[in-house]
Amino acid sequence: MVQDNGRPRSRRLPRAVRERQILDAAVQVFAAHGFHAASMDEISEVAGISKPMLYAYLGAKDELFVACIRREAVRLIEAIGTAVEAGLSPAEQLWRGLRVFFEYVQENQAGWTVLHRQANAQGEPFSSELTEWRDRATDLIAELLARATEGSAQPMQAEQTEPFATALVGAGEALVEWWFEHPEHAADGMAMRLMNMVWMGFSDLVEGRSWTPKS
Amino acid sequence: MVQDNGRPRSRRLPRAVRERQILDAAVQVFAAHGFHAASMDEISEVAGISKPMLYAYLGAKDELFVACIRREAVRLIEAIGTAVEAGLSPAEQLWRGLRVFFEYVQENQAGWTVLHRQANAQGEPFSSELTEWRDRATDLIAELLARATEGSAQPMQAEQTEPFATALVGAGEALVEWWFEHPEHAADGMAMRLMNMVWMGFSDLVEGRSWTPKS
DNA sequence: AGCCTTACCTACTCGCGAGTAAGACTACGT
DNA sequence: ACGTAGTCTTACTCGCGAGTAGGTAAGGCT
Repeated sequence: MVQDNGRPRSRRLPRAVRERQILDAAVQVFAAHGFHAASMDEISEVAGISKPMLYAYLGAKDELFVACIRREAVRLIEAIGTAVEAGLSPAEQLWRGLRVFFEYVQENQAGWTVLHRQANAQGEPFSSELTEWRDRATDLIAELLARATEGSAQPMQAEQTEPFATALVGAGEALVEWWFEHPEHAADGMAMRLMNMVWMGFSDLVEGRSWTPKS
Repeated sequence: MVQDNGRPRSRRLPRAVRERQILDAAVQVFAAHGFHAASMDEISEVAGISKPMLYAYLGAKDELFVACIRREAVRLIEAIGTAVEAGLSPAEQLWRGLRVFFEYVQENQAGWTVLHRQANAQGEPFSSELTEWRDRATDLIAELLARATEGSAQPMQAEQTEPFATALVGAGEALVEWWFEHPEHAADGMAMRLMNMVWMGFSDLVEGRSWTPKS
């Protein structure tokens, strides 16, 4: 049971504010129990509002769920988009992207859970919402990788960079799970870990070669 | 809707056989709809059996779900366990482990979906089932990594190898998702991809250094 | 033959939770 | 003062699906 935020039901707030409260509550509850086990009653209670308002403002349960996914996906993608400035070196861009990713997750644990765990598990109408943002993130990285290899002996084609980028995103998602169980680590420490793994590879790390940010 | 396997309800089969049929059906249905959206009615129908038999043999819905997770987890862990023979070099062990992992997934898509997507999403009693096997896989790899660095300049401690192994497992899981959408690739090709990413790292790949199996 | 165990079924109960009907209160414009 | 637009509620309906009561048939064993 997600805690009711005991406020004495502030009255007659404008729609925009209510919609934010509802989305916040819904994200909490969906993250805690999953889509099906979450009840509209609980969401309305946590939001400090009655059920019909839920339906009036954000529609049926599945529409509400989609709205949650969308909001979180947009937040994340925009955060990454602004952090990865054009003109930087590929390594630097990747490093910044990773860092802001871990920072987002840290400040938005429930949102991340909905995005990552729930959207994935609930099958078609929803998982494609997720796929969309994941593809954008993957494309971003794949392009970055392609650009990094441009001048080299063996430039990578999309058929190479795409699975590589996918695996990288997956590694990031898994590291986040691990992080939840080891919260003593800082966000940029986590980003460093992943950066080293991906950029240097294990055999380099064994030999003592590692990647470090310039700044 | 998962297809009913139209056989005319073979009668009076021994319990062990029915239990296998039930588990097979349950895995299919859970993979298709997720835990909550899957109905016991549909499972019984797909299994070619009536609902009370389900309850008599494998208990309530959550017990059945746990039974599915357990069976799939055991299958996978045993497959990997036999493939990774002691005495081989760490790189070779990792390579074999990865290959057998992708082979398992290929022949057992629904089982993998239940394990990976569903168990993860359904919160506590279930996700810890998953965590257990994942930890075993991660420990296996972490140990392998530790052994690989034993003699080197900077031997890795558990605090290093554990997140690395976690990320590796996550990368594998993500690559499987990608594979589902690009089924034209072979299992050992996928294993190679991951092996190269993890063992060599991106900067090596750019320079044209890559890992290849000896056999 | 009779009896018991095990496989198996039809046909229910019953609670939970999605979604709604119908109206109440408040603020503001005119 | 009074309409009206927007906020908000209580108190329902109703279907779906988990779980069960109670009974039938088939084979084995003495």
